[in-house]
Amino acid sequence: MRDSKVRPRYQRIKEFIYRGIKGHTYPPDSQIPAEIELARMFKVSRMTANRAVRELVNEGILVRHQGLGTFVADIQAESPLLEIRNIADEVRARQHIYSNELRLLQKEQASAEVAARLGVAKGSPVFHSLILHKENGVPIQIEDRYVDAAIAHGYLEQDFSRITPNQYLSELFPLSEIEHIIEAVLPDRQVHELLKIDPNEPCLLVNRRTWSDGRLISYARLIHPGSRYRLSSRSARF
Amino acid sequence: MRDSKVRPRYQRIKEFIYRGIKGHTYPPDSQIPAEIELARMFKVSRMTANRAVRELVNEGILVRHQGLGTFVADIQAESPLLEIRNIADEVRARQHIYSNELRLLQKEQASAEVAARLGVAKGSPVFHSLILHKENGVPIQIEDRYVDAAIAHGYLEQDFSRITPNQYLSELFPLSEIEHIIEAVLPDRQVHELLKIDPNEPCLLVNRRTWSDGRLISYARLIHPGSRYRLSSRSARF
DNA sequence: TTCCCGTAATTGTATATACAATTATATACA
DNA sequence: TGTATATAATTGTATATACAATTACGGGAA
Repeated sequence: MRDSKVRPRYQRIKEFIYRGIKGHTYPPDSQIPAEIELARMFKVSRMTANRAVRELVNEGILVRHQGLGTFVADIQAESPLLEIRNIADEVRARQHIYSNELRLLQKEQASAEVAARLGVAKGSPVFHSLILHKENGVPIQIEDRYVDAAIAHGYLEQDFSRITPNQYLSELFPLSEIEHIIEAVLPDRQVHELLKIDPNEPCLLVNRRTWSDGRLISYARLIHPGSRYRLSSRSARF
Repeated sequence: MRDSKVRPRYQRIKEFIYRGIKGHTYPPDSQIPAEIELARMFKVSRMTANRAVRELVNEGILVRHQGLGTFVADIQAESPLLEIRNIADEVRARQHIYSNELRLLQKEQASAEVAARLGVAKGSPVFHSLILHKENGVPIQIEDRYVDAAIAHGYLEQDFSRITPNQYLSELFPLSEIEHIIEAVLPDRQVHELLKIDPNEPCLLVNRRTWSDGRLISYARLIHPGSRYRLSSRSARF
């Protein structure tokens, strides 16, 4: 019941500002309320408002000028490197047949590693799904995903053969921030058996974490055979 | 005059910890002094020490466990994909020592593959450089780069131990567009010898093409050992 | 032995307060 | 009119303090 637990006050202020930016209450370059004003609005001390704003500045979402105020950064120029794509759509866009196998869907207690990645306490309940995605019947991705059970209550009841976890989550929690960490690894036994590849074939491991309104929603390990998959991106910058 | 101005106290504490990590006073996974102890050491309040440590946690340098203490994160090299950053700066930002070896710098006739990637006719003159980048003396990237000789006339005359090709090119041709294609591959003989890795260790191969004002400037294959390098990107979106 | 509980150590959050630094703007003065 | 000065608004840093939450560990009970 982590969700019933109050989120920190500075976090609520951050979420208020996130929403304000997303909802165009605070368009790019516009000024947001001063610390003292935020403190009044949320009935907190100025230091608490200060922490909220300072963290948003560190995230590159706001910029501050002493004596002047705090403004929404013009971040629109930055186009995301890796689109968060729906693998099913991606396969279909290539005119191929998409299918998947749900290999696992259960509630677990977070291991130390998962807890650290997901920002929850070790042992707290998380939902864990493992889906094998296929293109024309050939495995192309293992999606190994963890979601904070306190956030995504209905996760276990979804039919993931019809809707990907990605789709389900992004409807409930619109994406506000995304992190990718990419590695090249050799497959362990489970991976090479699932992907039907040679134990010596290198794999691309994409660690993806997604946030909604500053809240960490989900951590996924996406594993692709090096021979059948490439990540690409092309972006213009101004 | 900037330096004569006193740095904030929390900043001094951060620098102390940075140095402690760099100088192996605090090796990976070791515990750093508790907030209260840092506060005593620097004669500041606990909140000031808290700010220093909290910022280092946000930077991924430290990890904290409530009730246990604060520990040096096992930092692996990570490079942001969104920014086309200079690998030398990247290494130095981690407080490590950057060095490189220029293994090749010559004019060639474009092979079929290079010609295709670079958008020139097969056999047309291209400059080819191969640089081995090192962090603390350990190889972390092979930069294998091709540039259209008709565009970057002075390429062969550069001193690439002082300025990376990236720096040189981006000064002449400001970046307007960038493409990345990422693969996981096994190293061929030259690669595993240069990077000093096992022939079975997977590598991250980043194929990067850059444009300036719509003109394709350069094609680079950046090869990293999977064990020593990761690519990361994080972006906010609204 | 095994389990439960209290305690110490440590981090996490929050407050009220203070003063410094920066910037724009209004005001007074030559 | 033009210039120097005071002032208000705002952020930047720092302190002392408080209590909550988490974890390891040791001591005692079953």
